[in-house]
Amino acid sequence: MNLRSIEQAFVLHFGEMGSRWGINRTVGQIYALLYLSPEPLNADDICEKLGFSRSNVSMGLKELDAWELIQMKHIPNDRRDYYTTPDEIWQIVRTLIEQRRKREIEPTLTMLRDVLLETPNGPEEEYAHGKMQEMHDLIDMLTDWYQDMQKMETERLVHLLKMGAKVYKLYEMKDKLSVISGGKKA
Amino acid sequence: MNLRSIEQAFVLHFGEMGSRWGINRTVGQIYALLYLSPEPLNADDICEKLGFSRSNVSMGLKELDAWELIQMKHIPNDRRDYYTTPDEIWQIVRTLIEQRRKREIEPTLTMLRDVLLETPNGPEEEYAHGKMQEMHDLIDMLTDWYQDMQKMETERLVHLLKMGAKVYKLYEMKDKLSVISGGKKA
DNA sequence: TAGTAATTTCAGTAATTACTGAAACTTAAA
DNA sequence: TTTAAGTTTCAGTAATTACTGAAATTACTA
Repeated sequence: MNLRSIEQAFVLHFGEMGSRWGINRTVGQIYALLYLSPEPLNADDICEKLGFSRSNVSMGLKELDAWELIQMKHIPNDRRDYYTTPDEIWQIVRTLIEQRRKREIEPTLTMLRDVLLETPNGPEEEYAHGKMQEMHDLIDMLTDWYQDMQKMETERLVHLLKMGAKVYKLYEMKDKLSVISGGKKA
Repeated sequence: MNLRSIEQAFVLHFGEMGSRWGINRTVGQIYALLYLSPEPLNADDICEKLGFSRSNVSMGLKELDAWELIQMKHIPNDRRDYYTTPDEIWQIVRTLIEQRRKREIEPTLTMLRDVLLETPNGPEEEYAHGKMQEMHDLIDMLTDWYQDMQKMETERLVHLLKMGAKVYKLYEMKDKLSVISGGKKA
């Protein structure tokens, strides 16, 4: 591995954490390398720096592309594909959460909808039905909330995040404000 | 597998999704089975219903225990250990998020802190240093926000979630309210 | 504290996933 | 077209992870 020590620690960590994050070592390391690289890298650069085979890097880039975590770039008079990570870090966070929602949550929501519709619901199945409905409704609510947040522009989102629990104070002020301004109560 | 069809679909789905969620098939199915069971089950019940070996079930229960996703119960005049999932579904969500934070995010935050402190920061390393600092600060902020939310009682949390992006409207009202009531501006 | 029911550990095996190198395919310039 | 650089696919192999059954350990009962 042909890297400065500061990069090496980061790249190796991403390789090791890969299995916990649902990606493999190659994919983790490639992502880390691209994240730290000031300019786009091509597949051969990556092979050389990380010591993986060309085909392994190709597969890794394909998977990162499926996750929408990298962007392909082209350099004039160079046929090779170059890759970078999006430079806006919030874009990365949004993509990551959206992809995990799609892969880890959406299939379960679909399964729950299907099972709740299609299976019998006699007294035998009542308990299971109730528990599945409860899980469905919870996921549905969290998904709705998430999608609402995802629509919000980053600056506002950061504002809210920085407020943390204090946002609830505002909620409590709402009724008072309604009284003062004559608006509807919640 | 010795289950009603409504349970079977759910249990098999949790087994299949396991790999995406960072657990194996056995663990996923055991969890699903316990979630749907109106009364606590012992290890032999689980073996029989899912068709896994006794030792596999033992390992699976151990892992679910490490995740704090199950509770051990005892039944009078029965030496065997019985297991359930927590009955409050929000407890499950809180545990799940907390465990993933600990396993998937905390180690990276620690690594970033260490690398930023310990590695040289000359002009050569400037770019990498900056990118790592950016990642560190983002994760730190999200973690702070999450911990603030985690402290909030469930009823309030649900309130905020149901408001979704509308909570930002309150934020915009804040200044107006301050003017009316003579409070400080943000 | 001996006997036994219940549970866990562990070594070996099965199954899955990751990785490589060679061959096939794609694309663009000559 | 032909040629060649660049990329992907794929079959075989390596490495990792999951699972089993037997043996060891634990913990309760008498």
